[in-house]
Parts: sequence; structure tokens; C-alpha cells
Amino acid sequence: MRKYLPLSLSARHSYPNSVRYFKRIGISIVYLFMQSRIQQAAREFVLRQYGVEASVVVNRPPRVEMGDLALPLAMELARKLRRPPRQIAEEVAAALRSVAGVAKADVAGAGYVNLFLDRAAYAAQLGAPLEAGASATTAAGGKLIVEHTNINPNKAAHIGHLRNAALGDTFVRLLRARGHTVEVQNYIDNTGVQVADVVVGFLYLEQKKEEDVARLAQDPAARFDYYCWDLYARVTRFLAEDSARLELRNRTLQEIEEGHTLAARVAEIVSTAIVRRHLATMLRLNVRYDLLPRESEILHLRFWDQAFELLQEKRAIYLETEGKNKGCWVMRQTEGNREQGIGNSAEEEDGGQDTKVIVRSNGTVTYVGKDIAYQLWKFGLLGKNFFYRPFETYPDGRTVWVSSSEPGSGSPPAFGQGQKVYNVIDVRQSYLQKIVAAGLRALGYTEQADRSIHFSYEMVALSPRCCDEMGIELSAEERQRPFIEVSGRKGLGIKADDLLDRLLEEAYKEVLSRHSDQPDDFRRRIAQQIAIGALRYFLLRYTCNTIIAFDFHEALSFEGETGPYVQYAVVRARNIFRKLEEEGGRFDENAVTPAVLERFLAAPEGDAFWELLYQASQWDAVAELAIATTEPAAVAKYAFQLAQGFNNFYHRFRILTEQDEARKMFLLWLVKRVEDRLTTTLDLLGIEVPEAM
RNA sequence: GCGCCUGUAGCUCAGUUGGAUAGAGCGUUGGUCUCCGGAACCAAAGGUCGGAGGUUCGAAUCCUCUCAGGCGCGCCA
Repeated sequence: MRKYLPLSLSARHSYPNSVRYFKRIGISIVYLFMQSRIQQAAREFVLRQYGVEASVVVNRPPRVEMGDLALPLAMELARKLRRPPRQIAEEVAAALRSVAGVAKADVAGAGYVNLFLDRAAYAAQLGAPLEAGASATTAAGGKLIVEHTNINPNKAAHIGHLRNAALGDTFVRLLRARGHTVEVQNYIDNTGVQVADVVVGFLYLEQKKEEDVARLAQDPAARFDYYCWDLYARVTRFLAEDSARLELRNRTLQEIEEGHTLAARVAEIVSTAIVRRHLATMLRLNVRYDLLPRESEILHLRFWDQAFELLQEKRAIYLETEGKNKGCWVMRQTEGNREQGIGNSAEEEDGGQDTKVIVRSNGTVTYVGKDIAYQLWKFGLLGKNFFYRPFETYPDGRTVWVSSSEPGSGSPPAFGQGQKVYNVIDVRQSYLQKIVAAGLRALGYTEQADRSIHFSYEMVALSPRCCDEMGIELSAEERQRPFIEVSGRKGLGIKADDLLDRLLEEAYKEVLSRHSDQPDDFRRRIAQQIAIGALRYFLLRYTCNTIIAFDFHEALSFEGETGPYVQYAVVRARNIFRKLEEEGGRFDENAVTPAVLERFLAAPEGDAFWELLYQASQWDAVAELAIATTEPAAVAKYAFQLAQGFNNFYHRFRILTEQDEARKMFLLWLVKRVEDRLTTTLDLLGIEVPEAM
């Protein structure tokens, strides 16, 4: 017998709006619907019968035989009502028996109310196929903005950036699948220190002319992002050798910010070429963007000046007249902020406590200041806007736009004006993200501050073993550590494209051994889908606050809890139908009548089928949970468990050789339902299903 | 010094914001196949949930203390 696979779901909240919405567009959300219906019935009964408001949790019993849904509410009520919990549970159970869709209600243990659903009725509602992508245009509730990737445009993307993009992109897919309108922004810090460093490298270290850099950036064979990766590491050493050289960087940085200088032109060449490389890398992973807002426009369109005025007006910042921050504009520390741990008590001695410098004494604005301006713009609160021009067109015809200082061509969508903003940024920037939110709050935009979500995640580091494999030398002290932090400055890390290439190679070997008779482009396509599936799943299976100590062995694995495992389950399901056709058979959906469902889902013979179907139906609740907790790993886990459930079923039951025609049709129907949900779930993870494996 | 995060099986990680007998993958050991393709399936072994108190019907989950590790705390981004 297969084991029961516990699925982590609960229903603290009801989803009336979602239910209505999905009914309207025809997406099957049977599970959430049942859950909220029962929740509501229980709440109403408790209020009517006992006159108390109860928090009605609906979850699942520990074992399937005990029921489909569980309500552990009687124990809590027992205290308030001063009556035995089991007695209360009996009364609740009796009340819930009359709820449509409930077949049976038991009382178990200390006072759990366990519900058994009407299997056939439930199954009949799962008939409607999911309408993929039917969501974006019709959702209510305003636009959500998700900012992710945000790689400094001065070097190739590395494995840590891939985690950011995979999380951000998956979150976007989840939101869209749940009917939200989403705008994806990838912020480009094209005037920062990191770009300046590479410019210094080209102009001073390599003594290159503007045309040389332009030519190099155009040359596909040069792998410009890789070239800059190495150059950046060299510049870092160059600057470290002689502190006087730092002046070179400062001057370059200033020239870049001014614009119209040689350094600015080279910076533009470098950052634009690198961004194109980044987009290409991310596209390999099925990651796309709508808009690339750039720091240069934030500067040139004077977004900061506008934000500065607002902040002064509301006295959110003030000019420090004494102490170490004399001459700077600093942000006050409010009570609310202090609660959230913002402030710097290390400076208690010199009067600079609980403040954050926003404008330096030389008049330039810090990174946080620019970020506050950008965040205000995202909510449509700045009173200024970017101009836009098309940056690139994706193979599917969609356009990525980039910010511009002048009116551009084309007709861009109405960017910005978000109702809620998710910033996918690693956990080390928590402090700064809090200051940004505190800035909004100080301006009186408390609601927007609350709707500024820092989608925080931990870094990807390298395991010491991984460093060995890559020939990275470690000190004795480093060797003792559980992981080694990647460093762009040192050129220490795994480049995203290298990892992808290696995965492709491994996948291709596997495909070759199984499909030696197939054309090579077929094999390449499949190998690529498998490689991407493996990588995206690997990056998504860990919860956000888990540090991933990168390990080749685990990342290159195609067995066990991996993307390919899930892909394989879908391929198997589809093979059944393909084989059926080859044999001249036909799947007739209409043959699966309510009576057929009734017959084959009935306990106990139908338990295995029901379990699988029930599990497959929980797609909606998982997506909702992942959104509410900003935890895409829940979806990855679900995909794996459902695939596992299917693989087990696949082994236990022969379908094509089934003699009972009604049973055969029922089994095919079940496979179809599971395949459908698995495909949808993989799509949420940005993973495609190969034609064969 | 202050703040945040983490500690669960040999290893890597889940664990439904307090619920019933703590789960998975890998690894180990032993099984399954004239098959809808084995990138699969089944089983076994393996856990004082870092430690100590507390809160209550009930704690891996909440509170306090403590030990260990990580990350932040700049007129860098």
C-alpha cells in the first residue's frame, strides 16, 4: 500500500472573492470552494448555537481512512462553553452532515470533526479543464508589481541571481494563475559603482577606446558578460593595490552620473550589452520581464529631487547640524520604525543614533534615497513618470520596455501605479527595505508602506566540496565553514550559463542513451527542457530562508525529488493516451458518467483513486498558500507529491489492458485529470513538459 | 554591543501560523520487471525535533533563558 502523503494545507482564511472569480472564468477550484463552504457553515452553526465566534480551521486528518477534511474546533470551544469537547463535536458534526457535498461526518479522538466528501459529486466538478492563462486581463483588485532579478549590469549572471529570478518569476506565475494583473520589473543599476569599476577597467586598466569597447560588446564570440566578469575581478585587485586609484573610480562614477561624458558613454555601452546578455540567460530559464527601469532615468528625470521635496515637506528627513552626520539629511527614527529594529545603536555615543543618512554632506543621494523615490513611483505617488522605449522583443512577440529620459517610440503600457509591490531581494538587504517602507510611512503613506512587501530569500553559497571541484583554493579556516559565499568582486562563483551548459550536457547524455534513434534537434530540445526543469526545481524546492549550499551532485541530479521526476510522470501519463491511439482505441470522456464515478470511487475499492484525485484537486489551495506566505517551495513540494502519487498509481494499475470497458474509461479519465493538474503545476514553476523522456 | 534568521534521521531538507502515531529525497540494505518506457515502484533500518524551563486539553511550532552557527547594523550599493 502506498503511504499517505501529508499535504501542508490549512484554511485559516476563506477566499470568497477568489471563489467567485474562478467560477466566473470557469477554472475549477473545487477544493477551496468546499473548504470555504464548510468553514462558513461551521462558523454560522457555532454562532447560532453557542453564540460565540470561533476560529474555524479546516485541515486534513492524519490518515485518509479518517476522512477528507478535519475541524479541530471542539476542544477550543469546550473551554469557553464548559462542556465536554466530544459532545460539542457531535453537535457540529450533525450540523455539517447537511452541507452539500458532505457525505459523512465523524467524531474522532479528543473531539475532531472529520468529514467525508461525496466523492462522485466532487469528482464531477473536476471535469472542467483548467484554462491556462485565462486570467491576466479580467482580474479585479488592481495591479501588482513584482520587482526581481536586479543584477548589476557589469558582469555575467551567477547562480545566486538565478535563485532570485526563479523565485520572482514563479511568484509572478502564481499571481497570474490566481487572476491577478502583474507587472514585472527588473531594476537596472546602470550608474552605480559596479558599472563604474568595469568602466575603469576598460579605460584605464586596458586603455581601450570607446570604439574598442563597443566592438567587443557587439562581438558574440567575445562573450562580453564573461569578459567583464574577469575584468571586474581584475579591477577590484587593481584598486586594492593602491588606495590612490580609488580616486579614479570616484571620478568615473561622477562622470557617469553627469552623463554625456566618455565614461557615461562607455557605461551605457557596457550596461546595455550586459543587460542583453542577462535577458538572454534568463530567457533560457523561461523568465521574462515587462519593464527595465534604470537608475540613469531616476537621476536624469530628477525623481529624487521630487522625492526629496516630499520628504522635506512632511519633515520625514531633516538636516543634521551636529555630530558625525553634520551636514547630512537624515531620516528620523519613529516609534514604528524602532519596533521593527531600524536604527543603529552602535552609534549611541556620538549623537547619531537611530538615524539613517539619506543625503550626504556633499549633496549626493544615497542608494536608499533613490530606492524611496523608485518605490514612490511604483505606487504612483511620486507625481513624475518615466518615458519608455522598446528594449527587446521576445520570441513570443511580447516586448520588454526600458525607461528613457525622452519620449520614445511605440505606445508603452501604463507602467507603475501598483496596488501592491513585491521586491524580490535577498535577506541581507532587509534593513534597507525596512527603511524604504519607513520612508513611505513617514510621508503618511502607511497603507502603501504596508503593501510594500520585501520578498526575502537567503543566498546561494558554494559548498567547500564544490569549491574543490571548481579548483577554487580555500584557506584552512574557510574549509571549516559549512559554505563559502560567492563574490562577484573576487570573480568567485558559478556563472549561470556555465551551469546551464553543464546541465544541458548531462541531460543530453541521458537523452542520447534512450533516444539514439531520434533526430538530434529532437534530442536537444528535450535535453534542454529537462535541464531547465532540473535547475528551476532545484532552485525552488528550498524554502526562502534556507541557504542553498550549492552542490553539483544535487543540482545535476535527475532522480528523486527533482524537476525531471515530475516531468517524467506527465510524460508517462501522456504516453498512455498516445499508446491508446496507436492501438486504435479512443478515450470517450462522455462515458465517464456520474454513475461511473460513483461506482469506481466508492470506498474501499476506490480509495486509491479517490486519494489521487483529491490530491490533484488541491492545486488551487497550494497556489493560494504559496502566495500568502511568499513561499514558492510549497508548489514545488506539491508537484513532487502529486507526481509521486501518480507514479505509484501507474505501477499498481494497468490501464490499457483493462478488460472492463467502463473501468478503463474511468482510469483514463483519472489519468487525464492528474496529467492536467501536473502540467499546470509545472507551468507555475516555469517548467515545460518534454515530448518524451 | 544591538537586531534578524537558522538548529528536525548519516547527509540535504519539508512540516498546513498550536492539533491526532514527526515526513520526504539522497545514501545504506533487501525486494519488484516478458512493462501504459526502470529518469520508476515497494520494504527495512535510521529521530531525547540543539538544551532547560514555562504557557494549555494539546508544543517541532508560542514565551523566557541558554548553547551553537549565519547574516545585518557605512556620508557602499
